Amino acid sequence: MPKRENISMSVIRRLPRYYRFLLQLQKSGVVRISSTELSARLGLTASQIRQDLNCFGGFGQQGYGYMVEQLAEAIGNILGVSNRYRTVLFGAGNLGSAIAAHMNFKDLGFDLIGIFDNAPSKVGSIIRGIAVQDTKNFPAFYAQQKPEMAVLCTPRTAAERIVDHLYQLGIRNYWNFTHYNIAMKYPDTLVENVHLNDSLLTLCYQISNQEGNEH
Amino acid sequence: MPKRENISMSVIRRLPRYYRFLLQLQKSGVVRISSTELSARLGLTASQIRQDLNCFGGFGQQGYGYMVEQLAEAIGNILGVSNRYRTVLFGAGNLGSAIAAHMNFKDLGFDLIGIFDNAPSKVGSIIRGIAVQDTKNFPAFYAQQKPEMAVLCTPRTAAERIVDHLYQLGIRNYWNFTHYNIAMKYPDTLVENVHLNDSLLTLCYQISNQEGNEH
DNA sequence: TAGATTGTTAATCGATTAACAATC
DNA sequence: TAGATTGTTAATCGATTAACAATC
Repeated sequence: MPKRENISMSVIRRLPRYYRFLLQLQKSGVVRISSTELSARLGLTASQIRQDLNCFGGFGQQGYGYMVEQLAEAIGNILGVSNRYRTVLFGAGNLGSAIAAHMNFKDLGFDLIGIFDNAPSKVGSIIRGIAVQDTKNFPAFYAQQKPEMAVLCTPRTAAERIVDHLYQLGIRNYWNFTHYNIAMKYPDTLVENVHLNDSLLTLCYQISNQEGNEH
Repeated sequence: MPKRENISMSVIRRLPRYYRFLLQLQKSGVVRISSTELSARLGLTASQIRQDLNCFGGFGQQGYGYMVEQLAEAIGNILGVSNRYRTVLFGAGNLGSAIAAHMNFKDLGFDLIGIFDNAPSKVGSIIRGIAVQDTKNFPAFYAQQKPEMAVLCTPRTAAERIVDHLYQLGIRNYWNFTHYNIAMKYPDTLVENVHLNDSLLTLCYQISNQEGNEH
């Protein structure tokens, strides 16, 4: 791998979009694309796209552009999609079940290998071929499977307890749907938060404050 | 309302967090808080918090700090939580059902008043007290209820058709879980995207590229 | 009054955009 | 070679942080 170091989050958050779009182009048979065309289709500037890509190396060819397939593969590698991070999910309620059933973990670098909940009513139900286990079983499961990432879809208070436990076992990577601030308590963790409430509130703000709606 | 104009998205995206945290403080009986204390608890700088709040007005008192209850209420008003934007949701699959059942729309400025899907197997099922209707019924529903926001939880291709339809009817506000780029096609819409795949890929990148993991 | 903490201006830092030389 | 488009440096823009005067 070439350069790579101190890549800003702004850049990293654009990579999945590039990746997604390039795969789409590839599927529709496009072989080559220029930064200008990419920028037009994505609503960004060509400059930004070239700048972003060049954080990781020169994938293009002067006077020609980028090979779609090759660039898609390169970005996939940068993102690490062919990793198989063993993943467990906590909280088999509405949201947790949906995430387990809906997400294509495999294509995104993760293997979902276990689902845990402490409600007896949930334990035993099958989601995407995985039986929900009692959270009590997790220590034994951990010892055997050594998962390295945890998805948190529990209520907030449960999340605090669970993270204490997972952290102590050695899990440092979290996809966090709760409002519990993991990184604040454990600074050496790696947390990606999904705050659905905050997202919806942002929309609420925008609707309330858009032009012609200042009541 | 005082100032307010050209508030940057960076600021707006922090407001829900302030709001959430202040409600929590309020519940635990805290009456007053300084920007310094807030900053420590949230992991931000005091300067940033004061700067953010002063986009909307002076809510504090020199030498004293901010009244928790009053500030929470002010931010709630800025966000518009007491709005009752009539909302419909499209796509009663795993994700859509979970969003419908899990989100507290009421507390966040929205009223979920209808759920639509075009799979006969879904139509008629009840989610959070709302019967899923056939998408075919939407025009009649729209004429009666005039919803003003739509949540999109369908596959991407369905989303394109649905948005064309909703846009033509006059709906301009979207909470979009699909990868269809609404704002690109309809620039006068207001769209809040939730891209779960992108979020997970970002985590994948971070795990793959964290210190001591450069394989 | 003295101490504390805001509101606000100025300085810094980082991210985006523009420009252009290198080169395919 | 001429035309096109990248890679990269420099200029601009915006967001964050620091500093401090105003004031409760």
